[in-house]
Amino acid sequence: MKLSTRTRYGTRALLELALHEGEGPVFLKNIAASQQISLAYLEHLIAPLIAGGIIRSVKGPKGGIALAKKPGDIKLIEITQLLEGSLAPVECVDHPEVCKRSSKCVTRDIWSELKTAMDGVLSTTTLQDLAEKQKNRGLPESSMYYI
Amino acid sequence: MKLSTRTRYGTRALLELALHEGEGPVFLKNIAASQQISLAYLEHLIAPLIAGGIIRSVKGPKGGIALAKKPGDIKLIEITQLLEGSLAPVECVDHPEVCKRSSKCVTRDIWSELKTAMDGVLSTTTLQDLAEKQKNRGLPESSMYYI
DNA sequence: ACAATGTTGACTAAATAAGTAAACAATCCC
DNA sequence: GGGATTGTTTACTTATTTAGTCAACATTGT
Repeated sequence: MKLSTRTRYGTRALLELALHEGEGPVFLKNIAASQQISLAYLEHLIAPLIAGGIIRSVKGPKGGIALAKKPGDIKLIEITQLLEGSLAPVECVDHPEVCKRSSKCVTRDIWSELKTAMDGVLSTTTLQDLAEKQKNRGLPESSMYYI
Repeated sequence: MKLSTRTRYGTRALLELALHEGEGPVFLKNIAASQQISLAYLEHLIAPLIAGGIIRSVKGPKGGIALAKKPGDIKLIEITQLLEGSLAPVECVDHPEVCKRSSKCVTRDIWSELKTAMDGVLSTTTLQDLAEKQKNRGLPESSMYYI
């Protein structure tokens, strides 16, 4: 029941963008350095985020990526949906037809409740919430590369 | 973010025991048949449940397994803890020391909230809750082998 | 033109989960 | 006591997914 590194890294990368909101595109290289993610791996995470309309990218020198929406308009569940897919702990929660037991299965009800509980948390938190909390708490040292 | 089959199968097996509560030990063979689990695989799931004090076993003819406690005293979180381990979506939630960022990491807070939300669901539901719900809903056909 | 950047696809490696098979141990029943 | 029946444990295999790397490619500013 672990979250993939895709989601963890991707969320941190987006938080980094939120912290730099308004400063124009940020280099992937810098995000990778400040969040301690392999650049080659980070490159793979941005494609679905672009496709999902969460970030925009600029190629060439002075390029980089930036948030495509206001941080307050980006719910965390959008991120997990794009990088992780549904949070359903079992397939039958989203697709009852994969198991003939679904209609009478009470364990399925519980797994469904788990999903609902998680969705609740991630639907009520935005990137802005995270960014503000981070600013109050003090930026991690590694995020200060831009000084 | 999927639940292992260990947990899914194990929970169904225990539900089966709860449905047969008071009838003495149930054959693994019958549990496997009624819940459509490979017997050889089911055998692997019972060891941790015995060690965890949730079920007891009887060897030899007329043997089988049965709940070691009343269904109402077995919370689902005990089962997931034994078969799945902690529901922490990331390692650092349970063990902050694995990452130096932990103290200032706001994404960690969110993953921690996810765990709390899940734990809440599984701490407030017992095997008896499941069994009663199942009885009201009608037993799945496959559970009627004992007729 | 060239250097700096993001984009994409192919590939490898590692870890974990899932499942199978077989030897073993205990117990009941006759 | 012997044999059938059942749970217990160990070892092994296979499949799947995740994580990560590498290299070619495309775009753009200077």
